[in-house]
Amino acid sequence: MKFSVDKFRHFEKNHHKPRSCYQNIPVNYRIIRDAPLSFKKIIPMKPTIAEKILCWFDQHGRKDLPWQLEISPYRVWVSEIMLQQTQVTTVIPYYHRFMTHFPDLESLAVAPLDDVLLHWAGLGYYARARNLHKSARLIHQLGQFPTSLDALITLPGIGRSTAGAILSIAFKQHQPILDGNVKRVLARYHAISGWTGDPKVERELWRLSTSYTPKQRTADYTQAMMDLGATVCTRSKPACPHCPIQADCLAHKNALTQQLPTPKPKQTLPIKECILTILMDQHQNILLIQRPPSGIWGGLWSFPEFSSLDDSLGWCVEQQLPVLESQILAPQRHTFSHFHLDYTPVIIKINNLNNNVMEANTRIWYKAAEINSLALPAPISRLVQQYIIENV
DNA sequence: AACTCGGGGAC
DNA sequence: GTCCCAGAGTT
Repeated sequence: MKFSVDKFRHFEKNHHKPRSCYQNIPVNYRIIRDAPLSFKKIIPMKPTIAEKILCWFDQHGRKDLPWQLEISPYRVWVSEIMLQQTQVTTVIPYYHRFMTHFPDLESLAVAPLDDVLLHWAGLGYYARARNLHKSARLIHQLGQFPTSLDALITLPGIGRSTAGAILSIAFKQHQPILDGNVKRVLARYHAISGWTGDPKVERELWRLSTSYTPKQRTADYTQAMMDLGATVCTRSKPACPHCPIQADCLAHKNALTQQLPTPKPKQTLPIKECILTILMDQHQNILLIQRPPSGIWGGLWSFPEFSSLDDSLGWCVEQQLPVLESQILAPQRHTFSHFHLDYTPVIIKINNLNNNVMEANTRIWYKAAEINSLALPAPISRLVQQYIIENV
């Protein structure tokens, strides 16, 4: 393969060279600085947890994820928000699209919220997008990205762990994190039982994370811990033989990796039912309503929702929309973190005699073929694909 | 301390 | 189907 100058520059710029775990000193050795001169030599020493993990990261960690390439506070911040409760492989395409559309802080700050939500649609937890947008305007107003823990935590959407990640990765500060990965690694390493969301367990894990976070190479350590949890110390079937701290891991030693961390105490989810009304007029326009800014699918566009078919037909009568025909479709289930939603889609074809009725800015008749340019929840987007696009 | 926020990957 | 993920905000 021809190795062009440009490719070489790209390689040189982006490829992280493996680094020694301890600067210029070989692994597993350290200088005793206060020793008498005659003894002031390199002596063998047991490597710390951080050193072992950094060594592993240098050899096996992922160092070319999109947000690891051109590191800036803005890019790290956006990635950390997207990665909250969302896996890396899910985030990557969204991150690329988002960065193309909002390449820097200012472009995000001046953008309308609807535009931000549109590029977030499908990723879930939409409060993250609203908070991201709100924070972008706050930071833009400040004139510079906050660089202290307290200032960052003040911003909506940034908690202690995300603040720690931003400060350590983007600003090279000595700050710990405690995300799901770090919780799992530490809970196993120390064989700590109890749900890691329990405040009591969480306090202990913060204490441990703080004590292990090194002052040198904090950014790499932060990435390393998350990567270790995501690729080796996984929830199911952890790859213990590849783990750099397996030797002292209490869970591994006691065959407890499968029981730890303790799963969240489960509750049986309540079931809610509704009718989702796909209202189509004679010009094949579809009625969409914008949901309230907070709550389920906050700010996104959806179909009118009713508790029964009678209610939805009755509503059409109220709105003076003569029903031509209605077709009940197969019910589907969407599961949220705290309840099941069993929804029955119904296509109601109506004769829209009066377009002026629908001019409130939370209601809109949209051309069927163009609905996808709105911010839709995933189940709604799915219905559009299933029942609308093919009919037009 | 308990609830509220999604969507999808892994199993 | 279930569990849970680079968590944070609200009450």
